[in-house]
Amino acid sequence: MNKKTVSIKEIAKLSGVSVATVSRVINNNGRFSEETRKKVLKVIKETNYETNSIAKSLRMRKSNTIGILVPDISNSFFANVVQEIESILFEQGYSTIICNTDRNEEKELAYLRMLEGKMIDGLIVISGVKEFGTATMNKTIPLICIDRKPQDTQNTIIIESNHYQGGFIATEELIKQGCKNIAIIIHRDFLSSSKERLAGYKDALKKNNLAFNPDNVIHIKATGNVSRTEIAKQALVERFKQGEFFDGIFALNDRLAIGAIHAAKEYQLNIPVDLKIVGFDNDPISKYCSPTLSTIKQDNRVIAQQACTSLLLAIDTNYAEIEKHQVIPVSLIVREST
Amino acid sequence: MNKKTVSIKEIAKLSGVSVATVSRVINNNGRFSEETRKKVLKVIKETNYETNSIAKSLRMRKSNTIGILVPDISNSFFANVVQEIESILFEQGYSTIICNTDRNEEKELAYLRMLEGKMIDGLIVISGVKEFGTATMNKTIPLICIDRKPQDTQNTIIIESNHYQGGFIATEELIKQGCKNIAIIIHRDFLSSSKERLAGYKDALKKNNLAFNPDNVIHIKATGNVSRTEIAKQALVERFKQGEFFDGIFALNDRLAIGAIHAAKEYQLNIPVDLKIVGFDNDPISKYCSPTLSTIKQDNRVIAQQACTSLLLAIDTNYAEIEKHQVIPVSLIVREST
DNA sequence: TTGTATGCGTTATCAT
DNA sequence: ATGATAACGCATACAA
Repeated sequence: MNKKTVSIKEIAKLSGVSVATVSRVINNNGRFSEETRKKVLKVIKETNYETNSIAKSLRMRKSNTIGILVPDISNSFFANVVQEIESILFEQGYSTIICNTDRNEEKELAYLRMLEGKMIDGLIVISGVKEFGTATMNKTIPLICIDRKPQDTQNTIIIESNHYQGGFIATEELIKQGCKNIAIIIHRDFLSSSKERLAGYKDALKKNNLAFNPDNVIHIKATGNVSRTEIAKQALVERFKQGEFFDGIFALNDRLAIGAIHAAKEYQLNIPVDLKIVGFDNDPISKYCSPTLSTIKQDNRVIAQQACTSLLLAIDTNYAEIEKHQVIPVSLIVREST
Repeated sequence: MNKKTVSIKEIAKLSGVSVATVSRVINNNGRFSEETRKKVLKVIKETNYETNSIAKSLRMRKSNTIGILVPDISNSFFANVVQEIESILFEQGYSTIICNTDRNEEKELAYLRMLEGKMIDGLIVISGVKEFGTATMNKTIPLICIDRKPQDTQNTIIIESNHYQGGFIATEELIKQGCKNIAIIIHRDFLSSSKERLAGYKDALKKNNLAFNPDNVIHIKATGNVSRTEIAKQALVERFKQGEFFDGIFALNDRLAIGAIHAAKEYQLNIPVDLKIVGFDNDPISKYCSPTLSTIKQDNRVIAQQACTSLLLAIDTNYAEIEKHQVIPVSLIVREST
């Protein structure tokens, strides 16, 4: 026995008024007598009526939907930010379409077209491969970029953690703990966030009168289905083999840091005595690995909040008075590895 | 300079045909000359036209959208399944609305209403608090439950890992490694998956002529913002204090297992010599903690695939010929903790 | 092969 | 205070 979805028309019939009146009552918009209000509301409750937001969107030219492009939702940082965003937006009456781009440009484009067809009111883009623009879209749409450089700096808002600060305080923590020869493990060096973290690393060295050694920058590139952790470990072991040792390592994310821990274990280096390590992201594993990992924590709550308020503002006011570049402080979490 | 979204009407005007013809060309439906086809397609390409799926949905009474209810997307198992599902559905031309229920019934209901208003074609529900039904919805909608008992066993499809098997092989692994006194740590004992895992545990004991001791069932309940890991640890430490020791522990998920590891460390028990541990979920932390954790891996790829194919089938064929209860095998991953 | 007209469920304008 | 109706963008039955 299939149930049927009830429309405003039937509500009108059942309450003996016109559809216009029903609409007015529902949206509390325009004038109507208290009597009809009660009558209509009663029927609505009885029939369990729910407004068809598809029709409403079409008519209002507003979908109350926002799209969110994310490289990989099983990454803990992304998952957390997305979760926060979705929750906030839902409270505000918006629904969210989450799109996993898999760092695949083609997929990203396909999603963009799909989202345009869905008349999304706004778009949030988290990280990803290259500069982001909505040039391919027919309509100008409010856009928030998180940790990703937008092509159009005029009309889009960028929100990011203070990656420079992160690199700086991570490195200073190592220096403070006595490290003199600090390596940095870099993964996606084309990301602006990676560049900033590297810059922070360099400046922390300089400030503390330590020379920057280009050989201490270890670049990692993921290949096939070998994990970043494994690749980082191997790269480090390679250095060790050649007699290059470090007393401190700043890894651009926690997975890489774990690789460093594994490498150290293989060479029976004592962490933190022989080697100190700081990661980035405060991934759950940083808390549970052994030794537990000092790391830089991004404030994903604030990031999400700023993203949502800015986006909703942009939707309503057309970008007036919105800070175009918002930088969120990060913090150091000290654990056993330092 | 705001761009404007172009409609089928303008395509019609620009190509000198009627909207009907344009529609026919777009959907390759009905008859038209090769000449007009080219003409129309050219204009579409030039204008970068994208069909408005909102309008299409309204007209077709089909949104090509499916909703997915998930308790907590930052849980790695859920994140993986959701990611797989979203990816598969996107390939099939469906978009996915992911709803984080936060294990909050009220929120769940609110989402359900929202989804109904969006005319979703189908619904996937992953785990959650209690039996799930769509009684509150006005329309009968194809429904897939993953790891959650549906209220209506007639019309809904349940897909779940073989939790019984998981409990069984986890326990047998411990027994095979010589454990005689095996505890089980249980978190949400009201979930059918938890019950099944417990049943598997009991049967494995029985099969191996070990008595089941009710005192060895350690129930955990999360309170406030103390992590499950911490609570599990404390519960275990409590047992140790009272002189109750075990040589094996089966934890119903990896976070709890980590708690057990911490407790063992506090009591200077050597894992796996004094105490062997098996977890559940193959959470990334199980691979990176120390000692690394033996665990039961759910086949989230297959779960996602079955969910999608069954759902799409249900949408198209009205539940004919679909297996109503699909059980997916799990596997044991052996690591250092056993 | 192509065009005209209608309706999907809403909201908004204009009457009354 | 309320009703009739147009329009949102699209697909389709019916005509031509």
